[in-house]
Amino acid sequence: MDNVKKFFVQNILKYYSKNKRDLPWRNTKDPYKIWISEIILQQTQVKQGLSYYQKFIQRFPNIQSLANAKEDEVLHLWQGLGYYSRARNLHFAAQQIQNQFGGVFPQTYDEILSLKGIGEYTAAAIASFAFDLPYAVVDGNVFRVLSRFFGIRKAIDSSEGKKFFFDLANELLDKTNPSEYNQAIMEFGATFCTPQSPGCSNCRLNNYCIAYKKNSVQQLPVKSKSINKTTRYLNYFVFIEKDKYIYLNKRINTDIWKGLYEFYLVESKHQNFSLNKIKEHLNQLNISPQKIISVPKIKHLLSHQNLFIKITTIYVNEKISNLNLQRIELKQIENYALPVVLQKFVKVYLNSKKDLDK
DNA sequence: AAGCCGGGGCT
DNA sequence: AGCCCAGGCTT
Repeated sequence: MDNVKKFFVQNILKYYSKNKRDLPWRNTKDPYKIWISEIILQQTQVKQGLSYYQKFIQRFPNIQSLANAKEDEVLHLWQGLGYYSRARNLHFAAQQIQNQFGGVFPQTYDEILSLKGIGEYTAAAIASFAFDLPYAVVDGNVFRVLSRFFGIRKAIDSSEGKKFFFDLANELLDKTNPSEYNQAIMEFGATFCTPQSPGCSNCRLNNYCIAYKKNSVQQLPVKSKSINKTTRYLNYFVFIEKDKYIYLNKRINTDIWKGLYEFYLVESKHQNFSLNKIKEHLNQLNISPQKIISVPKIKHLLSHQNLFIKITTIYVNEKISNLNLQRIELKQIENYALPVVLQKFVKVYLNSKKDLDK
């Protein structure tokens, strides 16, 4: 390794020794807890994931408790965190460990990688953090830090670019302490060499940082693809029967929010339903409403979809049995995992109910 | 290889 | 309004 690379490694380690945050998953070698933290932190910042980690570990302190749980409960704990396949895969993988590894968390890179929901990054993270194995992590932080310091303009979302960064990261990896070094480079990216407003002028590495010297920090890392956003119009019918029951649908198709619950949904092509359209639709369903109340149209933004959502509460006096919906008691709804946008609606609705009861 | 999958925070 | 985040799975 040349002197610039040695300089890089030494200063990354020095930065970490002086600036590391005290995070719960850093105070353990338990591969289960490290695994949970890594899944939660995929595409998720520490600030957003920390409370989920705490309650997840409290409810499921070990592999067995997670494997024995129902998927609905795992999703309920995950409610609001997004990318719900992570929760479904976590549950599935816990059962994989029970069935294929005798309930003991696997201790080799290839076995860890074989678990559902664990890719190259997470396998390297667990292998190095829990078992001190020499596998370099390559995540968004590593792409950013390496591309800037070494001035690499290869696209991080191309096959060639990924291989290049992967090889470089493994060359730089401190084999004497892969756990410390892997966490150091990610911490440096997460807290100092940040996407916006990095601390370049005070950076201990800036003498040899190519992006800093060429004034191209803002242009790195390079991404070639841009995401394509689609717009959808969702019309939700919240059926309330005699002020006591509410009707839910479980999303089972390959689409957003798979595994979560929602209300009766009619998707429209160009715009949300008008009141007349709603009445027309209820008529087709053979449902006679006692009262119809819509909330103002909601714009809900996902990373790749813009959702325009109209939620209409339909009060009825008779049981609805022709729509293949689950009929539950109103007060039980807090036990079901809902998308955030519907969870917020329920919270407002239940709060107004509480006010009425006073 | 490309497309898909959430929600929050920052600028 | 656009980009980012301790990425991985499906097609």
